[in-house]
Amino acid sequence: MLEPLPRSFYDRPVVQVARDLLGKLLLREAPEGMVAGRIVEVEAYQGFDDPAAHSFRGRTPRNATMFGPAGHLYVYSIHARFCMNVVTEAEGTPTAVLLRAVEPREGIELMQTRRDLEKVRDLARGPARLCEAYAIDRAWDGWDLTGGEGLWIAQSDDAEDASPKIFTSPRIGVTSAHESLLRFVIAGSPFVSGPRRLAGEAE
DNA sequence: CTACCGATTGACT
DNA sequence: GTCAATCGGTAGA
Repeated sequence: MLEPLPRSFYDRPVVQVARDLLGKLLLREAPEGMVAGRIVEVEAYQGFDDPAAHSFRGRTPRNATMFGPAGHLYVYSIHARFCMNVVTEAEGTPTAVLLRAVEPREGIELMQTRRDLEKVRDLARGPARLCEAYAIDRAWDGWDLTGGEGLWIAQSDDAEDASPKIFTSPRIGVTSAHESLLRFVIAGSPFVSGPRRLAGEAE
């Protein structure tokens, strides 16, 4: 239990990894304490075929991690904040899954301190909020998620998390490729970001 | 070197 | 619902 997912989990087609990440636990161990949450919202970014992906125009110092092996963390900054991604597929195939929201399960007080916010629903609802709640910044870029320390992802013990009902929508905030349905959320979860009509009521 | 701008958020009407 | 602050990465001069 709470063993890190193996590299083989990440070394698969990005959309498949994205869907399978829903319901998994994102774990963070720090000197200040432990934080954990259930992943409820992700987006897939498809590299060379995907104008919305950072890697679309080739490798740069910023996106280099996306080109590396699967199972590592890609952290970038935007609008003076941070967002975290999980790198998928083989080395040289720059695909990744953006972690957009988590349902807090453990270490809620620590998240509240880091976010300077009481409301549990908003602690990790949105990619930059999630990073703040987990204290992840650009220094974590390249982190290996299969190590089982610091930051990793594990299967949940709770059977209810095993095969969640998935709702699909266009990605949020992207200025190109509006049409692709590459955002995945756990249907009906109050912890997902975006407008209500994209929260995933129906299937 | 400067100019532009985004995979966002939070404050405000 | 609307809107502007924010700042590092990237492209172009």
